Amino acid sequence: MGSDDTPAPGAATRESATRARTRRAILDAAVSVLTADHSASLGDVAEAAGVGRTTVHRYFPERSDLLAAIGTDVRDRVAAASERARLDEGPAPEAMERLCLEYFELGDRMLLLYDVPQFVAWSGIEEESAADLALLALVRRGQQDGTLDPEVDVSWLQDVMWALLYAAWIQARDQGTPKHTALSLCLRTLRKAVAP
Amino acid sequence: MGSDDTPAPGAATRESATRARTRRAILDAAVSVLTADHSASLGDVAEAAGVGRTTVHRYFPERSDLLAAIGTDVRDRVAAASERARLDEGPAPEAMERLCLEYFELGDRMLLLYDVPQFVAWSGIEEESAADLALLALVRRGQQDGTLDPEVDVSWLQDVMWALLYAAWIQARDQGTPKHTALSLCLRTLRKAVAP
DNA sequence: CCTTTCTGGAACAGAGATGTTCCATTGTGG
DNA sequence: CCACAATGGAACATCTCTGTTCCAGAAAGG
Repeated sequence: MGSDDTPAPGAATRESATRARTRRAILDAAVSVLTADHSASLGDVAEAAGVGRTTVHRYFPERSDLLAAIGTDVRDRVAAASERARLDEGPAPEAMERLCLEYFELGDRMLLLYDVPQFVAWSGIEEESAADLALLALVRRGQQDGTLDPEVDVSWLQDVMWALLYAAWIQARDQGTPKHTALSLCLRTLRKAVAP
Repeated sequence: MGSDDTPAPGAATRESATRARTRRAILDAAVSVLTADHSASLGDVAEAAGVGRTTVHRYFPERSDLLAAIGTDVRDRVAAASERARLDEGPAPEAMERLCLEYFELGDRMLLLYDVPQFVAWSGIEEESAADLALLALVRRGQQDGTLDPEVDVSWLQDVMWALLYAAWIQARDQGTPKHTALSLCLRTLRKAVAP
């Protein structure tokens, strides 16, 4: 590593395949380590990723850079999940279930984002993402056509969905419930909870 | 403070009124500070409690002692709340709502216990507390007399209750919803979610 | 095969938290 | 009022994490 780490100082340089792989390994390891302990050290992350602590610093100069990268990563995955769910198609409750299914796959990452507010702060995730807006529109649509409970606030319905997903993850993690079972419990309960 | 801090070395000595007050101030401050930032320093706790850092150390020699004390404190409050709810009286769904009402009052403390697993580990809270068992019995009773959904697992129903409480706290904290409103949303949703 | 890229380890300085000791001061209670 | 309990602050050693630099060796890639 004789000289310069950032090959093209000012431009958006494409990463080599090797670097991309290492980068992803660090990111994934960070998610799983930080999920277990929010204040884990960068040394722990490096060890879990199977790389040297120096290498972690090479990719993410400061701790906050790593956290921000995790935040951005999750943001992208959420956006992709939201699109795959095609929230504007079909009956609202079913669209909501499709969304749950997609979000459920994100697993650990969402838990992390939820209770470490710094990820959001560092990575420039704004209050209202496209995914949030799409869900908001979905709920409004469902309330208007009478398929969703019209008496509760939109943000509450949204919180309930997150809470039930959270419960399903916990159920799978702590009780050893198979993931598909936990998910189906989640969907069943959500269906009743959001019904008019 | 010339000499000895633990007046009677081996016995269960009753604390003086002064010490009891200081102890509680530190404990309460610790809860509110750690809620905001799980890795806050003991200096922060001391400042919030309005005492010197030395004093904190006098009451809780090591950091883990403080965390354990918080855990024990919450455990006691949960037990008291569970008893006040009189889970063995009246219809199961209403008993469950009484419990929610009691738990909701515990607020911050529960959130803390939920996502800082060390509290549980340090303070000797066992897996199955009396409160857990009482809730378990309540759910069984409700399922047998047909007032609670019999198709879902007991532990799931339990998780759902916690999840909705969590959602209500978040709603109050982040959305600025008045507490009583958040609670009534929580109860309304729970009622539908646990219905057969 | 040989050059460039990439990596791991060691060694270092600085910051912050922890836990300890000692002492002067305040206050509480008898 | 006076003895003793209780406190706050300063000073200290220690520890861990962080972020940095430098270099030798492994791995890619032409």
